[in-house]
This record gives sequence, C-alpha cells and structure tokens, in this order.
Amino acid sequence: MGRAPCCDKAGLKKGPWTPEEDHNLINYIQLHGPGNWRTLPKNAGLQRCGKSCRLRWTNYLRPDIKRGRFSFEEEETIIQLHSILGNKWSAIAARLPGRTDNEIKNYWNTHIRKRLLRIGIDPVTHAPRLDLLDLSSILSSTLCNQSILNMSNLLGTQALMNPELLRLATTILSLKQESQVPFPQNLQENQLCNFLLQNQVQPLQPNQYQAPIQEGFSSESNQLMQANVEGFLSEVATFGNSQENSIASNLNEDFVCQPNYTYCSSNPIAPDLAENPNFQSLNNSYQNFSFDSAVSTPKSSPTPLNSSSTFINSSTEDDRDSHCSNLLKFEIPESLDIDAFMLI
DNA sequence: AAACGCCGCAACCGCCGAGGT
DNA sequence: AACCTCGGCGGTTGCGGCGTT
Repeated sequence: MGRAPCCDKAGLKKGPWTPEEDHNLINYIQLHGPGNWRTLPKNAGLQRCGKSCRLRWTNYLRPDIKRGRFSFEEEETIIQLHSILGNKWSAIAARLPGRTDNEIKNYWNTHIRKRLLRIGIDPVTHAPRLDLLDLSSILSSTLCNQSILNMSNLLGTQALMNPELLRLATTILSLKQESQVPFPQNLQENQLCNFLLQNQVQPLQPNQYQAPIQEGFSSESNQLMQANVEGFLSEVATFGNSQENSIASNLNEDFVCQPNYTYCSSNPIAPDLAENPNFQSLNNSYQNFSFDSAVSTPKSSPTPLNSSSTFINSSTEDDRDSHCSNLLKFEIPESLDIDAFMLI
C-alpha cells in the first residue's frame, strides 16, 4: 500500500522560510507547543507542510539550538560517536547539547569526512587506509628531507604492505628515536644497508628493499596513492615523538590489515562512553596493540597528554587535521610476535 | 566586472517503525 | 491482522555565498 502523503502538497509553499513564517511558527509553538505537526500549519496560518514546520523548528528555530562553529571538543565527540554509532546522527546529536542531527550530518559531510580522508582515515570504518599507506614515505618524511631521500621513488609502490619495508621502517624509526644515531642526510640508496649494518641494526639485505616495482601498480596509481596518503603519513611520522599518538589495529593471519583506531575517552562531553559496552569492546580489542612497540618510542616519554588538553583554540584546517590525527591510537598487543608477523 | 566553479548548509524526499483504530 | 497516521531518520538536492580566473 502506498504511503499517504503527510499533507496535501498542492498550494503549499516550499523552499527557504521567510522571517514572517518563522515568526508565526515560533509564536504558535510558544503558545501551544509543538503538538500535532499535521494540523499545526493550518492553525498557525502557514502554507507549509507539517513536516516542513517540524524540520524548521527542530533544526533552526528551537531556542536551545547552539549555532556557530563546532568546537574541537564537539568535533572529537562527533568522531568518537560516529566510530561507534555510524551515521546515527540523531543519536550523536543527543550527546551534543544544542546541536541538531542535521547540523551534525552536514558538518560531518562537509568538514570531518574530508578531513579524515585527507589524513588517510576511512570515514566509514574509521580505519587508517593502509591500502593507500606507503610506509616508505614515513621514512622519507621522518628521516630526511624528501628531496634527499625519496624512498617512495627508490622502492616503488611495492612498499605498500611490504612486511620487510615495515620492518625497515620500524628499524629506522627505532634507530632514530632511541639510539639517537645521527642519520646521514645525504644517504644514497646503496648506502642505507651499510649504514644500518654499521650501526648494528638488524641486517637487511639490499635486495629486500630494492625489489622491482610490483606488477599491477601503475605509475598513476602510485602517484594517486602517494597524494592521498601524504597528509596522513606526515601525521603518522610524528607518532614517534608523541606518546599520545597510538593506533589500534586488528591484524589477521593473512596480514590483511583491518586496522581500526579508537580515541582517548577523555572528552567530558561523552564521559560515559567508556561505560558503553560497545565502546569497551572496541577499546579492549585495541588496548593490547601498541604502536610504541613497533616504532620503539621510548616508554619513558612524558605522561600521555589528555587529548582534550591539547586543544589549540585555532580554527585552521591544519590544526584540526592535526587534532584529528592526534585522536589516533596505534596499539600492538604485546603477545603479537612481530617477527613472525612480518615473515610472509 | 563578469563568468565560472566550489563549498556549505538549509530544506526536501522517501523510507521506516511505533502506535492507534 | 490490516490499515492508517504520525514522527523521526538518513540521504540527497539545490541555492546562495564566496573565491578564482
């Protein structure tokens, strides 16, 4: 059976609301309350569909609506909640006083979604897009100026998901961050191995990172992937300098990374998230996975920062990008045998 | 100054579930 | 049980503002 229209649409006004219409609607609701939306337009003298009135009221005219730019705290809460609830905008809005589901949905689609994509996060799964993650760029951006050592160019896109490259990345990051061994700034491709050997780093044979470019990757796809992950890589590369930054990852036996991440549940707006069974489950599944062990960030780093306390009250997109990436938590379970995991 | 394209957001559309008859 | 109404929700659209050429 077809659904009856909510109202007779003939002759009803559509489009933007005029101040007069707003005034009429506000006055009526203040006197009579929202009540029956179907009969409200007629009673309020509006040539509008009841549904249109309800939307106008709930999304715009309600007195408790907070307008203006979303704060970092609100943005963090939205991302947290979206990672748990998905596109349940009304449920998310229920935890953000003064914000409507429509507003949150718009903000997600126009700002947060793009920002997550820019830093390499899949906005649907909230997982780092490791399919696009060229770890070699981590090396180049962390160790050297990219113009000096562009590992991407040296290695090609086989770096993607290449466990040996991941080992190399781990090794070099460890070396850089723990041993403080000066890293040669003018490193040549064939000098990398020697450098590692000389510094008693677990040896890697040159042919382990000089494999020919894997078939199936075009130069175009290489460029596309590099472009897409560039922002994220630069963020990831900073993880070694920040204990707060960690990432969670679900890794299956086939090294099909199904990473995910969770957030610091320090946001006062959603303090009860940690009590949410779903959130706890999410957290628990990641808590044993520490990126620190992968990049060997010194454990003696300062106390992790409260993510909320790291807010810089700036409205630039870069700041918000940075904050987004700060939300990532990379964690590797201690029980995970990294070496065995690497050997494919 | 005009044309064009992009972006953000208010509003609309269609579907769904709850509840009443 | 079937039908109907209503409120709510998520996805999409379209307009206006703004920046760029």
